[in-house]
Amino acid sequence: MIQPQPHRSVVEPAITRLVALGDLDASEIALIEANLRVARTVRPHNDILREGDAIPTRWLMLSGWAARTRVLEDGSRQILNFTLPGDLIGLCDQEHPVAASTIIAIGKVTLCPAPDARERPGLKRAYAMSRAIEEAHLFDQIARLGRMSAEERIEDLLREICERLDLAGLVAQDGFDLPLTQEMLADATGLTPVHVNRTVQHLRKLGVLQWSHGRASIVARRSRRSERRLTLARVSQR
Amino acid sequence: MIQPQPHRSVVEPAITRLVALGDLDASEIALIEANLRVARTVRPHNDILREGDAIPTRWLMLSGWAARTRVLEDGSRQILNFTLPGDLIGLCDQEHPVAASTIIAIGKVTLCPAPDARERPGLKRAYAMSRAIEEAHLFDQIARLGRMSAEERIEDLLREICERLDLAGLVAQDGFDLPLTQEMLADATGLTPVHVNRTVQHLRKLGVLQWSHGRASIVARRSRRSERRLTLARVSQR
DNA sequence: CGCATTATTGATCGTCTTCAAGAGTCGTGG
DNA sequence: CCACGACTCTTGAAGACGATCAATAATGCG
Repeated sequence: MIQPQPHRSVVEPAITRLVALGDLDASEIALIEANLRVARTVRPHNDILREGDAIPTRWLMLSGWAARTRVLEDGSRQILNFTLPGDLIGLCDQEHPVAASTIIAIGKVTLCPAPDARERPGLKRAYAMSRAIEEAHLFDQIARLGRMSAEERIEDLLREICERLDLAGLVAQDGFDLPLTQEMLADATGLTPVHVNRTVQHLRKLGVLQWSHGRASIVARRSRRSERRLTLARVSQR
Repeated sequence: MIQPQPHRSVVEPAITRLVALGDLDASEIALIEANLRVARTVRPHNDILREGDAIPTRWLMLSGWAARTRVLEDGSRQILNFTLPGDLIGLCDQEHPVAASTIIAIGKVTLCPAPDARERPGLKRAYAMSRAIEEAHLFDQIARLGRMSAEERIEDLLREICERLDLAGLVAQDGFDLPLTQEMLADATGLTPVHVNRTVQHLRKLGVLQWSHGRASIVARRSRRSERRLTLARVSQR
């Protein structure tokens, strides 16, 4: 018997995510697949986008991780959010969009141009959902930094990341790739690397978190201060 | 001699702001003025929008302040941002938008429907700029909570508010209305009311901040950790 | 005027930072 | 294959910033 096959032998995380968000039709998927061939790669630690730059193209993240960061005058750094496969970069409705923050590649990143969504209802839905989800995650990040303890911040952020990777089909039985250093996790959670280290160790001892060699998993349990309902459900009807 | 008059004898802050953002033409201003007549008012402490609700209408804030809040499971509260006169509520490109957070009126608030921007280039520009500015302020809020001290958070937030009110023409020589309690300021800065009290007193002693009876002013000076360039300049060309 | 809310003050405690040093890991080149 | 250097992780000790608890003073509203 021939098993039904997915639309591609190699599953593309970005396509998985956008299909989930916008219920793309075959022609829309084909548009993305066409763009895969003109993918661009960014080397580790290089800027994908610089604050103040004009944004001529909208990009679709294909692989790798990136971090939207802000550097304060004294050199301290805050990671505003992470950009993961299937995420869009540069969505906005200004005529001459300007990047409001710098996005840096963590490890090697590949991107392709995001297809034009005009006259493409599925893509339009997917982009709108993507933007709404990103905004919801900014809210989550604010609540994390403002009202959670170190332990809660780290656990909550990792759960959010896991949920997002899952949307792109990037979470397996044994967990997911987590290519962060503890220092980056500190920059994202507003903590010091030293305290992140101690807190991560504690979460490991609690059995909540496994994380070694860039691979992590986190057990299903609800944190005390956040319900962590699926974000996708939070920003759409039903 | 007859002096040139502003377009209305009573200057409407919301119109001032949108004109500044989008360079509206007379017909677009007229559209807003028409909507002023169907303004709705929300009483203090009532919800303008509830998380999870469908958003049938886009609103334009005319007067008063509102706070976008998230309440965590243990009852602690985080104010994500403030909504001020001239701000838009419900901008997004989803077909069936859902509120990602609750917005509560601080004091009495008046709103009117935001005119449809289709075929209205000025309004389109203004709405796009408004959204970009709001996003930039979310980034600012994250950096504040993640990387600034109590003193810096309060000073930086108040400067941001002052800058925003100024765009709507709501800052006078002697300062601006600041209808917040110290508790709300605590919920916005991720601090406790007690510590906000002490920090505000300190800022007063430093001569940085005047604030009494709901009226405040803050002296021009750059905070150590943030440059606080005008946000409007940050999200647009030149 | 009376009550509820808000602001203020003091004392103590805990979380997280800071500083500093050492161990582990990884990639690179001899 | 091993040695080296650069990160990254880990650990300890001390200190600071802000939280917490509790009580009192002001405000402001009805």
